[in-house]
Amino acid sequence: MPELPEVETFAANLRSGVGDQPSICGHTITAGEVLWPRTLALPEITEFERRLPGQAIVDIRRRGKYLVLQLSQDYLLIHLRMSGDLLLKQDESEPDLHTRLVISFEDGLRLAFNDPRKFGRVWLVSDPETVLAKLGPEPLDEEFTPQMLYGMLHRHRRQLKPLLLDQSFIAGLGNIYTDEALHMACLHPLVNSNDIAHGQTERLWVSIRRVLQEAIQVNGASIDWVYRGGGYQNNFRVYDRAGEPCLVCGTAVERIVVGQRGTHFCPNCQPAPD
DNA sequence: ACGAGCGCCTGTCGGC
DNA sequence: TGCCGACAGGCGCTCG
Repeated sequence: MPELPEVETFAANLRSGVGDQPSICGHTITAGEVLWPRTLALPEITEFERRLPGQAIVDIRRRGKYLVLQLSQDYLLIHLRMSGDLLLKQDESEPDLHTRLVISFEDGLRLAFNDPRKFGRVWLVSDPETVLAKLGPEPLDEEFTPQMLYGMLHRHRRQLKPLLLDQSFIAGLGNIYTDEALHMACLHPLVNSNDIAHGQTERLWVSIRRVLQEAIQVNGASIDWVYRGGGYQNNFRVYDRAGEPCLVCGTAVERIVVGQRGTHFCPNCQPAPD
């Protein structure tokens, strides 16, 4: 579920607080508890539980789909993958069935990492680049320009959809926002990256950024039971709309499988490559 | 350098 | 009602 806009929302809420939920910045960790061992990617559980206590949360950022918690000494990185969720608890409630890892703070506050499918991962590292180095550029950064995207696209010969999903190409796009951006840019998901002209690159660049910025404005997209509080599902142009009319031209939205991922597009607005 | 296929996991939904 | 397969926001691995 969580792609760039949803992770950005988690980061903002933990950094600044939301509603009656306080910021966790400045709070000191008293314990880290791992309930599902595979959730912890690095380091070993014993070292994790030894190194965490005493460290304060200094800052919270996002890089791609990773949450980056800067601590006094180390960095705590969290990737929610398909079904991860973060809950800040102020009471003494028991961890629920899907709680995989819990961080406790000095004032009784606890941060619970819930993850039904157990795909999510947590790292405690001294240098975040050991985990993040492989990521491509941030699509919303100023340094990410249409000229840069053109060069990137032409350095590969790959289908657009799997290429945009590749986190070492661009960081943060997932299945929803890739389909949405391709539709907005009028580009078929199977078009070859090498065949994208300058004008099409400009459209794709604008579309990626617009889709992400508009989703961040409404706290991301809520689908099924996994992520709540977002509003972008009301703006879906093609994602999860197979058989329904394209909002631009009325043609039925199609669903195909590309790289083992469900892929939604308008066959009229996004003409197939030769 | 690609794409395809699979593994990791649990929950939900539609069809029969 | 119950069972069974398809499918789900991600990503790392192997194999041609």
